[in-house]
Amino acid sequence: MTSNHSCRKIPLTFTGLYITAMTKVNSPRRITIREVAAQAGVSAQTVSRVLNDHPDVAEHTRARVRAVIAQLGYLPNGIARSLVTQRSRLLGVVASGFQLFGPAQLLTGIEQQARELGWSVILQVADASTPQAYARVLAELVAQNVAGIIWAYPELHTERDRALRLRLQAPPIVFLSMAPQPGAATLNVDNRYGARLATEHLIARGYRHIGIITGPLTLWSAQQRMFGWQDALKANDRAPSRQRVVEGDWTSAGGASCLRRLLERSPETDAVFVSNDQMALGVLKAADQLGRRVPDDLGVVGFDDIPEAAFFKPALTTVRHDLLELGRLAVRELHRVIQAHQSGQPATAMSLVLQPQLVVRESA
Amino acid sequence: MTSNHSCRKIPLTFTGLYITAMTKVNSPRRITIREVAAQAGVSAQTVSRVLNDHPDVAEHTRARVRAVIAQLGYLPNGIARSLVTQRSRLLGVVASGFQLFGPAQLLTGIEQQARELGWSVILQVADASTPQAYARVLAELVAQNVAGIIWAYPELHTERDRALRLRLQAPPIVFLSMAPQPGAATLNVDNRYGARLATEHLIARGYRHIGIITGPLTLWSAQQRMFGWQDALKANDRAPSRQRVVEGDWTSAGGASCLRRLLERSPETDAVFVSNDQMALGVLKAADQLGRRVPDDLGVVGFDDIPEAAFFKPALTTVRHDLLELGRLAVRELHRVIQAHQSGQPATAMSLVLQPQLVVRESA
DNA sequence: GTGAAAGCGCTAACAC
DNA sequence: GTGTTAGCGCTTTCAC
Repeated sequence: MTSNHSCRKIPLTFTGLYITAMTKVNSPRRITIREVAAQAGVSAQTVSRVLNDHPDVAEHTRARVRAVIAQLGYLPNGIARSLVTQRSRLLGVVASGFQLFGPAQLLTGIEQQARELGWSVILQVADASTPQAYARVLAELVAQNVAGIIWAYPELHTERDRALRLRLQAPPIVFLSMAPQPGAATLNVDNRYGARLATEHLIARGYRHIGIITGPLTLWSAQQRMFGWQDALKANDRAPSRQRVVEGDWTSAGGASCLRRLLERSPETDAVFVSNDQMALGVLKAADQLGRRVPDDLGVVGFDDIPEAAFFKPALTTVRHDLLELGRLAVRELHRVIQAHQSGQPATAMSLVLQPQLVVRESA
Repeated sequence: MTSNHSCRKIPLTFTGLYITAMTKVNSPRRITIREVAAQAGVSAQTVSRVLNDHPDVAEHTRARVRAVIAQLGYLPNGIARSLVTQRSRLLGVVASGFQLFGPAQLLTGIEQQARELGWSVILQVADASTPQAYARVLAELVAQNVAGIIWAYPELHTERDRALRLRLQAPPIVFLSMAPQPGAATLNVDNRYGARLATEHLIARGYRHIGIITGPLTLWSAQQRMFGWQDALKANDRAPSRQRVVEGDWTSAGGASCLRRLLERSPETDAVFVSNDQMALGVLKAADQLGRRVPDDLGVVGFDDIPEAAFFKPALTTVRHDLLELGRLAVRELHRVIQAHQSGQPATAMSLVLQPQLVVRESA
């Protein structure tokens, strides 16, 4: 409450719902399987059998137990279960945040598929500021007995690799948006190919001097998009000039200032591949302010195809990739490995690359 | 793998990191406190004392145990701990998703503050499609022994209230973006006031016929914003006309089509309060296509102040609220209640309302 | 200061 | 079909 916001605080009276809950947490502790058993006149084991849908229970016993469970509002204690069975329905997800479009899409896909498989998601946001961050995150998830981990933290970082190599006691891991490593399951969008698509579109439209605004180059995906831009230029006998590479930060503000820098450095630039749509919005704005008309004076292609891209002025030509599906695939892949695991079978780690596609609108 | 995406699958060989992990999960199971104890030549109890920083351990014993822990890479089993202590460092969060700006901000704030307090977040996305959804979500969190719950699902729904009233065995709950209820801790942005601010700005700028594009009116926050629009009109002796209310869906596409509908129904409309910035982008686009210049022919004010709003054309006048801070406050409030609880003290449920502010740019 | 015993809530293995 | 016993990994209690 030390914030500098103006706010009203409303202390409430000591009765009502909330307080009710508070009282109930402490005193009438959670109902256990034994209480259900006693009430139903059977052993705890029989209740357990009903809970787990074992066949060896007489129908009328099962019915009686179910009735008591409903009546008492009994909820099985998941962590006791997990402790004894040595397995869990918990999926650990490591991310860098979810304010940007990409991570939010991934997380949404992951959560959806997890829910459909009956899993819960435990979220860890790593801040790569300290070297131990990765190890800490991993330890946290292992402590919670997660059945598997989805590593959706796209930063290049040797410390991370060391931490992951140390995963002595860690469950299966699937990596998202990271450089494929031999033996590790990594799922990706083909960023390089997508960027190439975008750049080749600019070339085909007749633009001569094509620059790039990249994402933070500590990110593998941002690097790949830069390589795709280079690929396209080289394949068309143009030298990718270091002068026309500007590193952005994924934000619109960054995009705007990057365009200004790019045009200062290299005024003859007549097109730019912008590594995400948010920055592209800033580019459109800055171009407008500089008196450069898009697409006539400046061609712009983005990356992501966020839902807003079609509503930019002019509507943004961009690269669409299905990160929602990628997240879902990651969970299914992890599920497969965990299943195989539990039944003692060998599982082959699968890597997979989703192909993006160009969406042509008005900005190039 | 049943998707309709073109993709390459790369089956990998049976060696390397990933497979390494797979082997290690099964055979050399997690190291336990007893193994540490044996290795250090002490009892499990002493190791436990070291783990929990109890004072009653000789310094050299402590050092030896610590060494063994580090050497073996021992990680305490959080769920065994949680089972015996009857408490946990797990925070349950119920949300409707995080693809929109608001929810993403909230979740980010929640996660940050939770991390700073040493908690982990377990995420539940409720789909309100089935009536039992709320109860299921709650049961899931209770099963995982969460220490508290943040309910950030803003939909009005009697079923939810019933489920929550039933929270017999549920831990303390803090509600976000919901109608305050007596006795329940609810934290909110003052949506109504913010909408009033926006609308009064339009009035002050001399616009005569002010419409509104609302969010989905099943959401309390969307309703409040509509009431704020009404408040402002009434306070200035204008009758809020039902004709000038169009219900949107938070998306740019929705915003664009809502503006068209609004202008068809009520062509003299010369300004519109749009209940979020994403829809406002669609409104700007549609206005452009209809030949209405903003702000001259049509005043537009949004809500949220997303980072992109300043880069719209024209730059969007909008209402800023600090949802990140709201999320953080919610966690701190929950923490306070849980703490009080555990020390057996009574805690007063606190409700709190954060005031938004107007950000004037070019669109009105 | 340290250890032994008991048990958190549940299920696996075996008896009957 | 059902109950009994043991124990998952840890902490709490109470000896010494």
